[in-house]
Amino acid sequence: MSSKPATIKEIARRLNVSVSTVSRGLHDHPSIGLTTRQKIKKMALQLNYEPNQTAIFLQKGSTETIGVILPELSEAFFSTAISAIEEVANQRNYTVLLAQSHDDEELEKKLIEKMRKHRVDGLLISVGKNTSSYQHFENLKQHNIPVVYFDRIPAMPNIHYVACNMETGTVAAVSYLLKKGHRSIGLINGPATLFASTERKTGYINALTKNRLKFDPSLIVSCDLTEAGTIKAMDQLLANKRKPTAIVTFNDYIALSAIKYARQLKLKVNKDVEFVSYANLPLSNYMEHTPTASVEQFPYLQGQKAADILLDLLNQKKQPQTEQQAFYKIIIESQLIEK
Amino acid sequence: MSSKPATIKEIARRLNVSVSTVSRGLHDHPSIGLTTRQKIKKMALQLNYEPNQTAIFLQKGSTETIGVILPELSEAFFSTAISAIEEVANQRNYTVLLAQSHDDEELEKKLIEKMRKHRVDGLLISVGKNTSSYQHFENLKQHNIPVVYFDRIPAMPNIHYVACNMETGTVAAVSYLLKKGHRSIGLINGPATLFASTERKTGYINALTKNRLKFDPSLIVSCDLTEAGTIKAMDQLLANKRKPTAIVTFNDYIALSAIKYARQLKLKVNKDVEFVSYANLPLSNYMEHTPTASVEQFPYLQGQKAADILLDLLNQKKQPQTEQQAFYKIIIESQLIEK
DNA sequence: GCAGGTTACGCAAACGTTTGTGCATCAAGT
DNA sequence: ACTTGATGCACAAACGTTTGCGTAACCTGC
Repeated sequence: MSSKPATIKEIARRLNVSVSTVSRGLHDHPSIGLTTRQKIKKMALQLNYEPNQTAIFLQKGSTETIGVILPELSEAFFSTAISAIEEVANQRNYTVLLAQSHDDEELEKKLIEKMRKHRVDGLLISVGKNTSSYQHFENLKQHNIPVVYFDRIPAMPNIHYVACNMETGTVAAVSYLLKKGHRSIGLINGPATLFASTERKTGYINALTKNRLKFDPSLIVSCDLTEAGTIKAMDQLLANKRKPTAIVTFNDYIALSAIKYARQLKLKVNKDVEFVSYANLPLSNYMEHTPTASVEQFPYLQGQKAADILLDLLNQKKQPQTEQQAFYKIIIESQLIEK
Repeated sequence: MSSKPATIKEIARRLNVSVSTVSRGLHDHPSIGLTTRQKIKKMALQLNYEPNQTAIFLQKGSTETIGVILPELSEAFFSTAISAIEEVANQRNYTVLLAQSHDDEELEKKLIEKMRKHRVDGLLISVGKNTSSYQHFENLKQHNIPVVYFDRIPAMPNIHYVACNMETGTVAAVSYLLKKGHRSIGLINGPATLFASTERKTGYINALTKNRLKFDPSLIVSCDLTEAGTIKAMDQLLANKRKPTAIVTFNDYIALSAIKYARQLKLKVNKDVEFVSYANLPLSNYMEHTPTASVEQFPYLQGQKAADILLDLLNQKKQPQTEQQAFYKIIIESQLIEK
């Protein structure tokens, strides 16, 4: 019924002690006598006292809150990652402020502003695929708020990040296909702006040269990661003079679109053309035609590590020893999962 | 470089005016002269001033933040709903504090505590499927914090909620199957604790009686919404003396598991046994064997409405006119989508 | 019986805002 | 020239905490 929650002041008034005594009493400060301490706690319980976090935030100058900005929660990768982040944060008594950029650069900027206004202690960011300018990230540095990037990393120097090594994953994927006898392997890659695309390309080329095979640039096509884009990419690949007998796709969603399209073209999936992909989505459990292998990117682990690092950074900041200028660069090895 | 962000005080000091003047100046209060107002704004810009939200929260006694507690972000329904909620909140300058209960009742309780501590102005809740006691929800009432439930509603009186009418959806689904000639229709329902299960059951029975058909209770089986549970449910149904020629499943995930299992049993999907489901998940676009129809539950709309209602409630609270005791009960009509 | 040390608490400042009220200054109206 | 009313700003309280410092009262030992 009490419209206004009880405050420390109210407890102090009723007990005829000072507010500082109440505060210390509630925190078991040694300088408060046992009996008063008990009286205070009893009264606090009785009045249903809840410390006002906003007041504490103001006083302490920190909100015990971390912001998370990521592109799309509907992507399994991110919904898994956020679960890990929440878990870590909860354990260490932090709160998570979550927001989706929907791969929209303007929205991403606004969200960063908002996070700053909310005085989050730190940020976890996975960059939107359309983001081309990094100015809004740079600004964060000047505001002295720590950021750890994960999965989708901006091409900036001196940042903390955790990401998956897509290059070795791609080498594994391509080698897997080569071992199965394929000699013409297509790659439906993501937008060139993404670092992940570069890594895939490098891995692809490395796998070929490692096996002393010639690299045919026309077998790599870019895709904007939409379904329409995927179809266009497929058309390009299939029109190639050396029609690929296997295709590596940027991720499982692309793979599904590509497979769907291939079936429309009456191609036998994984016979006429074999598919290999990334992400290792669980939904492929339900499907008949799936990639025969997928590169696991360990979203849970990435989220966990990223959150751990950020919280560590925040703790260091509290105890300002020597100003550390090292940057965490965690690379998680991806792993090819054969179905 | 400035480690500590500039404050209103700093601006006041540099300009030799009082803090109140600065505050009012920044808010375009009419009692501040034009010239000083400009000076203030200029200095604010120059010092890169950012209002400290935590201080404002304390002062205003409200955080302009709403909490959202839902079971699982990895379920498409919820990730869509949260996008709508975010959208509405952003438009109205609110912030969203999101947390997943993972269908764990204890965690749900803790999260509610946490939200309270963070002084969220209101809450949006979708109840976990294992939640049996509603005490933690009742507590919220006493703390005078408005709650709007969505999709998964607790069986409590006097609450605000928005949900989908699963009964009529089920009637549509079953009628659809009847029209196609099926006379033995199974229902893999959810746990009896969920209101949504009751609705489905009622709808199922209604559709039959409306068509003057006898209701056979053994054709409804409960399922804990896991894959193992689904298989058990399927076994039950298929062992029935009146082996169903069509099955309505609690949602698309269950449908996919059931279909997978049916194929293992060498049953021809949608020929030997036809499937109809709920949710209308996009992933079925990629699949070969999907339910032939699915009941759309409009997650975006639900999230939107729920957020709208909550924000309206919060606004009403600010202008305490007549204490309104009406409760919003929004029922969205579901819609059967035939593939 | 008094210096010195504990013990247990109060005072007040501080965190960064917002806002009610008071108080000059100046122009206009009579 | 004297009241009146704006105009433009400052003072200070308030939001609910935490915390450094001051200071009574008490005990201990000589």
